[in-house]
Amino acid sequence: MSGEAGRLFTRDELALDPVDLAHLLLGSVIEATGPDGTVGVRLVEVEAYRGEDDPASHCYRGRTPRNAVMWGPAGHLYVYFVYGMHFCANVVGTHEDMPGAVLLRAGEVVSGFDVVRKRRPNARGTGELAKGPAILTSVLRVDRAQNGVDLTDPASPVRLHVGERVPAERIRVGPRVGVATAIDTPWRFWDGASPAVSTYRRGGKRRVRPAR
DNA sequence: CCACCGATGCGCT
DNA sequence: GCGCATCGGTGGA
Repeated sequence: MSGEAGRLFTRDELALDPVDLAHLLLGSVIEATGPDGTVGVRLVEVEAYRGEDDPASHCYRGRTPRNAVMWGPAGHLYVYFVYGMHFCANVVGTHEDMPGAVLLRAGEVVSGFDVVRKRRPNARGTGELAKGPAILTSVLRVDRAQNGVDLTDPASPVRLHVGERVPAERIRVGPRVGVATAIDTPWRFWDGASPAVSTYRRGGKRRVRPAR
């Protein structure tokens, strides 16, 4: 990396509206250290979720024990559990009056390849891609234990580094994945040059019951 | 390549 | 109890 790239973000830099934070995070590098080693992932796909005016946000119905981290300081990690076996990770942005966060959807592994291969021996292709939010947390080995950690603290098990910004003209925009409400709010952003972007799935009710 | 669908636990109504 | 900010395996084109 060159120039400023490589240093950790400061809290002030991350205290943004989630849509702005989403743009900032594209190209940055999240790094996680576990007992078996350290893995770094360059973020290429993110989604913005903005607090109380966004029906798709976990904040929408107010503060609960689960989403409490999003009411805390910016630059912390909000981790939630979904679909029985998966975790997803978010970076917390602004929080006063309007909690918001950015879901980390996909990235490219940039360090710790050997660790990744051990963690995901069944990964398709080269195993270098973290193509999906729960795959990303699995590769980084982030789960409930890391909920609330400070990404701007060098002593944290999970940290967020400045990377090379994705040029604005390379950023693509689209609807968020798997979201049933606010389908028309195009708050998914990705690096149009990356092969690691996850595949789009529409949200909404699954078929209730087969006809019979 | 794409589409479908089961597994799975918990937060919220 | 319902429904999810999901994944991976299977089966068809």
